[in-house]
Amino acid sequence: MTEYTPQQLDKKWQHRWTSDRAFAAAIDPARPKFYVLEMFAYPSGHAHVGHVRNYIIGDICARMKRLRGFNVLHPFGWDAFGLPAENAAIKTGLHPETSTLANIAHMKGQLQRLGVSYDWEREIATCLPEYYKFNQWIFLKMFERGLAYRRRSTVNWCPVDNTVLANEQVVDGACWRCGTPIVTRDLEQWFFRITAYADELLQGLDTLTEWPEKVAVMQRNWIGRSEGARITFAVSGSAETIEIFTTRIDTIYGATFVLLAPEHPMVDRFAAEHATPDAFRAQVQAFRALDRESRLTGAIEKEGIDTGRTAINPFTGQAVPIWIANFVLAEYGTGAIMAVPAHDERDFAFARKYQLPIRIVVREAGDERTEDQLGEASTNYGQLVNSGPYTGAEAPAVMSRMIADAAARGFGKGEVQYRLKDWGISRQRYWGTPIPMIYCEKDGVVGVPYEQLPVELPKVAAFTGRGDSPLAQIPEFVNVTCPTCGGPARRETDTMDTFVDSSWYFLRFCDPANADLPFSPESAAHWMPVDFYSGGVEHAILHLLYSRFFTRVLRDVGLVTFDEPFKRLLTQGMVLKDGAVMSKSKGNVVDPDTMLEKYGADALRLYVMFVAPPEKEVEWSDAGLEGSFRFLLRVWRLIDHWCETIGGDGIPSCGPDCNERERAVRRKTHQTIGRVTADIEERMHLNTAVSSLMELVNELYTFSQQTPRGGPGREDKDVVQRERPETLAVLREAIEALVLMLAPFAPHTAEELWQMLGHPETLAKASWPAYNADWAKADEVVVPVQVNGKVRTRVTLPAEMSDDQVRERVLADASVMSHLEGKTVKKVVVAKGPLVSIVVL
RNA sequence: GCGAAAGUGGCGGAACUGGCAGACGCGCCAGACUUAGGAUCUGGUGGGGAAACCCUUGGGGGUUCGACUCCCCCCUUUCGCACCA
Repeated sequence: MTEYTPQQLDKKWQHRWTSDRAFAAAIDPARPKFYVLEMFAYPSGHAHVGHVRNYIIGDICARMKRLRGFNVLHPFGWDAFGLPAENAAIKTGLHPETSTLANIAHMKGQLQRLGVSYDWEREIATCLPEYYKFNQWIFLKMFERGLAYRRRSTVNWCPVDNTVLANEQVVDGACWRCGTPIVTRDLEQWFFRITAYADELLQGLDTLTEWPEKVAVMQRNWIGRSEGARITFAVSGSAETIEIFTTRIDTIYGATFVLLAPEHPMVDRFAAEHATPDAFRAQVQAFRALDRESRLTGAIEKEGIDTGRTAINPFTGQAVPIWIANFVLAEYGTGAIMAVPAHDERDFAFARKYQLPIRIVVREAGDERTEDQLGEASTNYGQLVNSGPYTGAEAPAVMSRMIADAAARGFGKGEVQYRLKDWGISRQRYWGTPIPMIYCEKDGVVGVPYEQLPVELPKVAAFTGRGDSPLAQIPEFVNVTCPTCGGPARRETDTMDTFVDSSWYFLRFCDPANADLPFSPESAAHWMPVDFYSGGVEHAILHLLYSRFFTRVLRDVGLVTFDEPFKRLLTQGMVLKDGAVMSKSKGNVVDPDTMLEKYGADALRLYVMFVAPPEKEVEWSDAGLEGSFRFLLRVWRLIDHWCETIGGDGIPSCGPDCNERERAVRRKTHQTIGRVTADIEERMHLNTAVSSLMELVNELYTFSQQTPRGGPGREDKDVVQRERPETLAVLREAIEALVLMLAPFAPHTAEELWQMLGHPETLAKASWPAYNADWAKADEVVVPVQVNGKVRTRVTLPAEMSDDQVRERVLADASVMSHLEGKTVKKVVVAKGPLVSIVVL
């Protein structure tokens, strides 16, 4: 008996794979390509088993596809810029580069100890100049195309810490660090014009048939396309106009007032012309000062201010009051709306509160209520009433006619609005990609010339956590000469949002050493798209949408020819411990290294795949891990017992002369091959793939125990071989198939067993077992017989009988007849399976 | 509030297009082998009942020869969206 020592096997085979360059991918026209990718990692320092699960899901896929004959690209890298490293630097003084590189080294070791089959020769880290150089390259391309632009925008600002805060750092309207109420500040920020691709990003979702529907829905909501109309209301007694956006032009005859956002440009003019401008401004200021977060989520009470002015509803010609409302958003639509209280809940509440007029203009069939009888707004479509020439028309059909009429009369047009906003990428931070722009008094905003890229991040900076971008405090960085005129100029000192880094890294893997381009078009044309992409659902919006955006931009730049980067997407569930997500602060982290020391990589890999389907959240269980370890031990003992007998030469392949028990083993083998192949390749049901393998092992154990074994020095070897070569043949076939199918899950153990079975080459040279449908078929079937819907007995029949034969044989069966005694057979159904259902009276 | 997904033994979960519910594993019980076992092997393990048999996939209806699966109502949980005009 050879002892199973997984820790030693892990080391042995990991060295072998490295020295063989077993997972190094190179373009090979002879084999179909397959690109497997897991979302790359933020180098926090330590990977816990939750992270590990995702890498192993991808690895099962990569290793299986290699055995299936694909040329697999399976790379890994590091999303290495970001706030945590910089915050740590502010606290400890340790430079972000030092801590990040140390974290990468440690986590890389963890992944290697798990035996994840990455092509480490393609490893990338976004914090290295050879990577972020191309963030800058892409930025400049986008700048040239008007897709990167600069404008003032409102940010969260803590007046005590004197710094910008991300939305996530604002807790209940106050600074997370010092508790000071947040103010907003207008800063010049760089934006990516993702809205230019809004429609394309929306329509592309329909082509992503191998994405979870949930993610597509989230992206659809995020893009938030709505079709409507832009209508111009003239301000009474003035040449000014107010533009409103509405999706319900059918209700416009019921628009009895107009509401402006507090930030609407017209508001300041109205204030200046107001009877009591100071009091008016104070009220408006109170609205503007409301916590952004609660304004956006609707947590505040709806309130308004009467401007005292009116506007002309262009359809009715009537003057309607103009109010300012705290719930109207400046950033959506035109920042102004027509209020239709009878047919909009918010407008209804507002009208009731301030006693503004309500006018019903849409009737659902049978609704006879008057305005006074309305308890709430009626928001459904219906037949128009009180709507001038449109009275009697049906909405929504009438809307296109009304829009056309508005356009013809010069006060409106059809318009599409999006909730999606342009992507603000400026960060007043050090640990990110410098934005490659220069400001010259004479030449204005100038891009850094391509040949001067990368704009390197200076190594030294003061991490005080105060004020503007740390880069602004480094004169050697800031002061440059203008590339256009050669005069003195200033560098942009903000860095890019780290989501820029992750929006194209999957393309860099195609050609990671390219010094001239982000990647060569040829390499991307070969490897892309990613065939199988897995990661956490928390990236459903940001990363996965930005990546789709970047892919289209790079398409328009001419680097790629496709639209969608990720063909199949799997969002893996988290691993919980004690019912909670693992985190350092909760102290419930399960460290993979501890598990590796105790059970080896394969038991851990097998367990996280077996415990539940990959998409599901799971609760960590030490006992479950032990069970997986026991299974591997079982496999080991089985093969250790047989390897010398069935390994090597002289064993025939499965012939036609198998007896019943041999055919049963062969049947189970091929049924298992069929199930496991489909489970991994089509359904990604990795848990049932493992359980199928367990079933096969259970059956082989029984078979093994009933089969006298030969071996060196044992005389019964010759007996078995001479008398029943088929026994050894089916056993060998079963065991080799088992090892091959186990290989994606437990690669170290599988390699060792493969060697024990007499194969000098590694599994890199092996092929996935072939499925034989004929051999998977049963000789005879047990037919359940239902009487009035309940299974009463079973009849064993030869396989492949016609339905009529089955019916005849079942009805003639003694045990069936005993259940039918004294009753009248009304109906007999033979279902596939087969199964027989008899209805009696 | 709106939308989606889910609810199956003591636990994690199977059941592919409507066809034998509970595969596989954990746990538990019994036995074998052992000086011993938290190793290994064998058997058992949804509930009730002595048995025939009955009940059982969140609850209640329905469709069907047949429902975990389809339809309607309700309950619970999780996730997403949440003043977007």
